[in-house]
Amino acid sequence: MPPGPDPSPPVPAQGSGSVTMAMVARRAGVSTQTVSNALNTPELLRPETLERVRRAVDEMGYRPHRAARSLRTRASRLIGFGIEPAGPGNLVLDRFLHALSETADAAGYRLLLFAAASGQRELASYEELLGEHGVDAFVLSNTRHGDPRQAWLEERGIPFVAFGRMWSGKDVGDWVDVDGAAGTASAVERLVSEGHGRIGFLGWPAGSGSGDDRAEGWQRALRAHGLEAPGLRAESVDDVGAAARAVQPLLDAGVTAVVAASDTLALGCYRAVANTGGVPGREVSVVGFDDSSVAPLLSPGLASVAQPLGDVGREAMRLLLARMSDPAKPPERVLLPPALVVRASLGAASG
Amino acid sequence: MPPGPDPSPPVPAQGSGSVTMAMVARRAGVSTQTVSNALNTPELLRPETLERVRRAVDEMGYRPHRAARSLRTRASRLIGFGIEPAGPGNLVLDRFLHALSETADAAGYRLLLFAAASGQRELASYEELLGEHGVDAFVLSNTRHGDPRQAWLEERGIPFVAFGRMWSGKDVGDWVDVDGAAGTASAVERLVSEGHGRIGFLGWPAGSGSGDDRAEGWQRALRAHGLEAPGLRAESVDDVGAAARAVQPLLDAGVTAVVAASDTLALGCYRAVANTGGVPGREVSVVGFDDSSVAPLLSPGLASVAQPLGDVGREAMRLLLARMSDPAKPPERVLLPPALVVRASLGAASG
DNA sequence: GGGTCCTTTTTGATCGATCCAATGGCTGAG
DNA sequence: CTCAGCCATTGGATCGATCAAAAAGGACCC
Repeated sequence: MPPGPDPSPPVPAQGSGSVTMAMVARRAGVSTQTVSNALNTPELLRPETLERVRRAVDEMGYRPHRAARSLRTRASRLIGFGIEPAGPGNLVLDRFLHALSETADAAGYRLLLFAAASGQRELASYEELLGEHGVDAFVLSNTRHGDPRQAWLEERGIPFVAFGRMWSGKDVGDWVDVDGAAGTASAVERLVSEGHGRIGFLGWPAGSGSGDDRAEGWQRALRAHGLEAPGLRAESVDDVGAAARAVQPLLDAGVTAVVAASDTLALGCYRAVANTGGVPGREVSVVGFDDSSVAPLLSPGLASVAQPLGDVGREAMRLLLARMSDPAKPPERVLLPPALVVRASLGAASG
Repeated sequence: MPPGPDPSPPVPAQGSGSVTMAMVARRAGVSTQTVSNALNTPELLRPETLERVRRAVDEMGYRPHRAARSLRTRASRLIGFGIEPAGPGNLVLDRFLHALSETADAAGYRLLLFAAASGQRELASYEELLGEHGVDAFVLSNTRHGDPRQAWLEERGIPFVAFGRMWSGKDVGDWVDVDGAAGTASAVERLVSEGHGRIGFLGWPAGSGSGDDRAEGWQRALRAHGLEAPGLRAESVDDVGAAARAVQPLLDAGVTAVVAASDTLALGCYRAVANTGGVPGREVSVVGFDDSSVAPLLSPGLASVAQPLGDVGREAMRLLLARMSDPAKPPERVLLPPALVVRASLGAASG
């Protein structure tokens, strides 16, 4: 009998059970392997056959069974992300996760979320997932000082990408991070262009990677403009009251603007300015960091340096996919510039 | 030869490749089926055999291959969650997702995150995932008026649970929601116990399910105390400036406290009170809703009704797991009471 | 016409677990 | 001592796809 399509009546696209490759093959009058080729290596098929198979696939609403494919190819096409209990320092993950998922989806991958254990058993969840072949790769976030995960994964040759550079130790693997220094520097640039000459910085106590990074950007920008920096810097833990007290000396020293390492610290500046009878954005300009939900609500609206979380997610996934397709390629690191969101707290120098 | 353990030397727990059931079986001197039984139906084994198999499993660091198991059992043990682009109304999902993952993990399930398409193709991503047997069930959040997803899933007999009740249409399936009315009611209770007698409400324009719910709780609590409600209610869109204008009539009418449907609206109250020369929490008490990150930062700290997102996640997963183990059971709905977080804006009545 | 070479398609085995039915060992009744 | 009856354990097939290699189909040249 000459090969030809099976004349069985069309099946509704979402048939009751599941459509298998064998059913599609029978309908298109070819073998299952040919159906497989039509999907994975279409260039091997004669155009005419390809068309016939594709039509059968569409008509029957066929979708390859993920588990069957995984079993044979030894790849789950799933990327693990360990979500940690929401802590004080943790960023809001929504936008990041959405960008990750979206980019992964486009490449046929999906995100697998798991509750990451912490402390001693931190690596156990990663090991478990790998052992059962549950994921092909990992995305790390919330990287810490002395984080063991990067080295552990690298040793085992598991592809991964981190959101956050390594601030200490040997730099391992691919990562994406936000260029905090560029953020504070751009805030300074803007303030200078508004006529400010005495620009203070309110940061966290030295020792935190990202905090020191943000301080450094401020200092660098000042220097670039030949402005003096000593004595214009203050430190505080991330608390409004403490920040208000800490920034007072800067105000006394006559700064016309303050760049803060966080919106919480910036809010402390607001309070200190108000205490001395001033109005933020009028007597003293203030710029925060992170563009948290507080910023637009304040009066005056708080200008703030916004982390491009969507871009970070997209970029991270791009690096990860590249790593998976070429495990031997040299590590790639991406620093994304944050954007200054201008609001009323960023006024022209009054003096 | 009598059955007995294979005397091959112990393998390091994380052997190079993957350990299969056959390898464990050989080492324990049993068949693969017996290893399977040891893991899935241990009560079928003689205690002595069970012990032997378990030891072999531990020593070799064996973990069942997820794809292989899925293929045979026709269950992925994965639960889908469609993450949407972060919009204005969307809650912060971190805590919810962590609670979901954690509870799922404990039952051997994991969360699969996918970028949910919106609009016309909204259901396409759900259908795709089901077609490839990628998930066994779904968790829905961000449920909307006329959301088609519940009915669509119900029709197909796919287990799901929603975060958010159905405000219109036929109520379908299991859900968990936060009892907004109970939240505003508890705020009123607290205010009454502090001596307040004229308690206003600043809400959103009528028509939003949760907004009307919150208004209703305020009204109910007032009535329970024999307090008058008419004229003490105002409406505004979720914007600080608009809220400040909208609440002014209430202040003029002499309210000593305002319960707001959101922290943004509450912030509008702060501003209106300050404009009239007063101090929030002193002249007029204010209570917000959602306990967003703004609340603790304000001065005075904003008392707010906090949604128990962790509990919602845990409860939702509990319902979903129950539904999966008994698809025929009657739908279960859970309303969780939010907690009032007391801060300085909630002062005693001054008058 | 027949052989060579290249492309397209088919056949058969395989991934690692679980399902189902059948086997072997053991106990206790007859 | 035999045999039914029960228990623990085994063997073989199977889920749905892909891999590897063999077979079929054509074009082309001598």
